Amino acid sequence: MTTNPSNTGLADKMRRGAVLAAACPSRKILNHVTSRWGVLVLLALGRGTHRFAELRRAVGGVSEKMLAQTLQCLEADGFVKRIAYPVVPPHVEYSLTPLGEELSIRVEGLTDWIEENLPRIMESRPVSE
Amino acid sequence: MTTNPSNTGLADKMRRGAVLAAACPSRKILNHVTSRWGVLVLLALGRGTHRFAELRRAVGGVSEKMLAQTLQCLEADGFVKRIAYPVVPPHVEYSLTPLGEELSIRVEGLTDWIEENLPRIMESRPVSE
DNA sequence: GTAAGTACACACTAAAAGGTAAGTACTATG
DNA sequence: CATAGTACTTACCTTTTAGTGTGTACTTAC
Repeated sequence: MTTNPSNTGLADKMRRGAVLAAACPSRKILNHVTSRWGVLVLLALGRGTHRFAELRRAVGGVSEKMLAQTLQCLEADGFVKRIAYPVVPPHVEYSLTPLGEELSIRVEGLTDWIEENLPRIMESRPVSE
Repeated sequence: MTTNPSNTGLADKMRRGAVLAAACPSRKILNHVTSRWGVLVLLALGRGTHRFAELRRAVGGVSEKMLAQTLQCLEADGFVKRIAYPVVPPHVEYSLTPLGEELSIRVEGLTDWIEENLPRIMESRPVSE
């Protein structure tokens, strides 16, 4: 195990710690993914195709504006696929792309761990709130 | 594979989708972890113990104020251990708790995936920026 | 005919997050 | 003896994020 960052190889550093550099483009993607609603939308879509209003109900507390914004952002990153049927009233379906599926697995890994370990986490917190 | 969220069992829903509920306490923890600097600090500390100034240099772009705030937050959640040696000039060491180690593995899973797939992601983006 | 639902966009405002600069108390280095 | 380094905190200000309310164009249910 490395206890000091300076004893990892340079190639390894480039490969695995690039996000730590401010200028790295993966920073932007990371920020989209870990945004307040991005994580939750990815999680919800991991369970299957949803319509806009369904997503809004699934993701507790999200506003229409933020949901629309988040979806557009994730779509631009290639994680979400949007299919609009030209009918009236409008019918739009959101789902994950293959890229999005892969990503949502990692996001789920994170959120599942938090949920499962919530008792341990709460326990280790000093007091209140 | 479930394509519709309504055909998952209720117990399963409770266990795996609790974050989707606005009132769930795991929401708060998730927000701490996925905060702009939280992810990066967890990542940096995953490589070993760091002093404050070392962390500041490791995490590109973070200000002293935000680093201090982030560390206090992660410490309160039980992910980070702070050891202050009563010497002058001050000497403080930050490291991950066992809980933090487990968490940082999931965070790394996410960031490593993003870094590795950055070419694919950029490719799938329509244009510019 | 009125209300609700569909999938948003837009304008305006409120709140939260984050940056900058300064200060602290002391030491080591040049 | 001035400068830099240590680990922060505080005040102030800017930027970003998010909420609220409105409008659209049309349909279905009551």
